[in-house]
Amino acid sequence: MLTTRPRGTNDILPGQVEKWQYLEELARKISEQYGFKEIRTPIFEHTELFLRGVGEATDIVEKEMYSFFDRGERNITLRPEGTAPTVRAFLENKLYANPQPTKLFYIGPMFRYDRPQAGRYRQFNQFGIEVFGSHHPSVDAEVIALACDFFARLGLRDLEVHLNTVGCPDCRGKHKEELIAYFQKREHELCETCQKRLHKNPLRILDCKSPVCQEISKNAPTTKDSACPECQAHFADVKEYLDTIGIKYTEDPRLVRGLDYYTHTAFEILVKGIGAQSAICGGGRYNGLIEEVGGQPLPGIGFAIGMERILLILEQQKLFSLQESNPDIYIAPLGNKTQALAFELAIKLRKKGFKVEKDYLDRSLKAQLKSADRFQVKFVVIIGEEELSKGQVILRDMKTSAQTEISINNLEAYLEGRIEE
RNA sequence: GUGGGUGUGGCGAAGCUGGUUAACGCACCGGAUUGUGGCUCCGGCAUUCGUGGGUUCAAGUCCCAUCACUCACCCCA
Repeated sequence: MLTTRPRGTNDILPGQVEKWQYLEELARKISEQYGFKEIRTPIFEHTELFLRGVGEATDIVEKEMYSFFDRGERNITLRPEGTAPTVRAFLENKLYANPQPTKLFYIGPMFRYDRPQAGRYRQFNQFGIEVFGSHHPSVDAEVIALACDFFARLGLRDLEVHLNTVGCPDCRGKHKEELIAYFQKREHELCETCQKRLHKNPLRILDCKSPVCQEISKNAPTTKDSACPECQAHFADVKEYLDTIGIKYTEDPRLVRGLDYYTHTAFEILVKGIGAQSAICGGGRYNGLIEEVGGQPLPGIGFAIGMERILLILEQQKLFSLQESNPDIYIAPLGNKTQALAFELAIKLRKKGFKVEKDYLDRSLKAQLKSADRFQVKFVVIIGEEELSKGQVILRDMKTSAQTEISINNLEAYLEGRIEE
C-alpha cells in the first residue's frame, strides 16, 4: 500500500456511516425544535481569527493548530473549534441586522494536532450551537437544556453536568490577582507547568491534575467567592432556571475552561466509561468574543458536543438498533445470452422502486444463490437460457425455496404485490 | 511534547528458552454427477512474520533504529 490515513483521522465505513447519519439527523431535528438554524462555515480560516478568538495563551493556539501558508502566502488554519468561525460569519454576513438574538448550529469536522487516544482524534466532529445577542440567564439554561435533551433522546445515562461561573472581565481580573497572591506563597511547590501558569493564567492551576497542585489549590479563592454581585446574581438565576426544568448539575468551582473567551457560565457534561476523555460536551458564555473579533459588544453563549465520543458511549451502552437495509431482489443470469436482459431488468425494477442486486462476475448459479442468501433478499430472479427462449424467468422465493416460472412481462406486477414498501 | 503496551494471511490469533515444510478459528474462493443458497464434508488461500540494519552456521523468535497502532499524561470534544 502506498500510504495510510494520517494519524488521528478515521475512515467512516458502511455500517458506521449509518450511525453518523442517525446522530446528525437527531442533532438537526432537535436544533430546529429549539429554534436554531444551521450554518456551514469553511473548515479553514485565517489564522488570526483563532489567535484572537481562541486566545494566544491557550493550548489550542500554542500547540494544537494545523496552520500553513497557502500558495498566496496567506496564513491559514484548519479550524480547531466552531465558535470563532461562527462569530466571524455572523459579523461578515451582517446577521446582526436580523432580528436578535441569532441562534445558530453547526455540525462538522474540527482539527487539532494532539496525540490521539481513546476519544481524541486529530480530525473530529462537533455538533455545536451558538446564541448571539442575549444576556438572559434563561438562555444559558436553555443551551444546557438542549444538550441534555439531545443526550436524553439518544438514551444516554449516567451523565454529569458540571457548572461554574468564571465571572466577568472585572471580577475575573480581581480573582486572578487573588489567585496569584495565594499561589505565590507556595510557588516553588507547584508543578513545573503551573509555575509557568502562575502569571499567565492562574485560573488553570485550579484544574491541574497534579496531586501537589490540587492540595495547594484546595483552599484557593474560587471564582465563585470573588465574583461580583452581578455575576453572582446571573449564576443564581441560571441555576434557578435549570432547577425549574429538573436538570441536575454539580457546582464545580474548579471548572475552568481552556479557551480564553469564556465569561460567566461555564459548563461541561461528563460521562464515565469511554476512557480518560470523558467530556462529551463543553460550553459557556463568551460575552467578550464578538467584540474581540471586531463586532459590537454583543453577548454570546454556546456549546460543542464531540460526536466521536457520543458514538463511543452509544456503542458502549449498546444503544444502536439500526437495521441493515437489504436488497429486495437478486438477479441471477446464467450464461452470456442472458446478461443483457439481467442488466435491463435490474435497471427497470430499480426505477420501480425496488432495491435490486445482481451478479456481476459470471458466477455459477450456486455461487449466485449463495451471495443472494448473504444479501438476505426475498426473491431471486433466475434467468436461464431455456426459459429466456420462452420469454420466461424463474422466480425463487428464498424463504420457502419455492420456484415458479413466470413470464417476463408479468414479473413486475407479481413482485409489486409481494414486496411491501 | 512525555511515558507504557502492541505490530504474524482480509479478520481473530498459536508460535516456549532462536533450529527442517509459519498451527488453528472466522471470512473468502472452488468442489461433492453436469443450472440452485442457508447445514455438512473436501480442497484452495502468508516464498513470509510493520520496515531497515545488526548478531548467528541458523531469527517470526535476540539487539539497535525507524514507522504505525493503542492507552495514559498535558489538554480538550
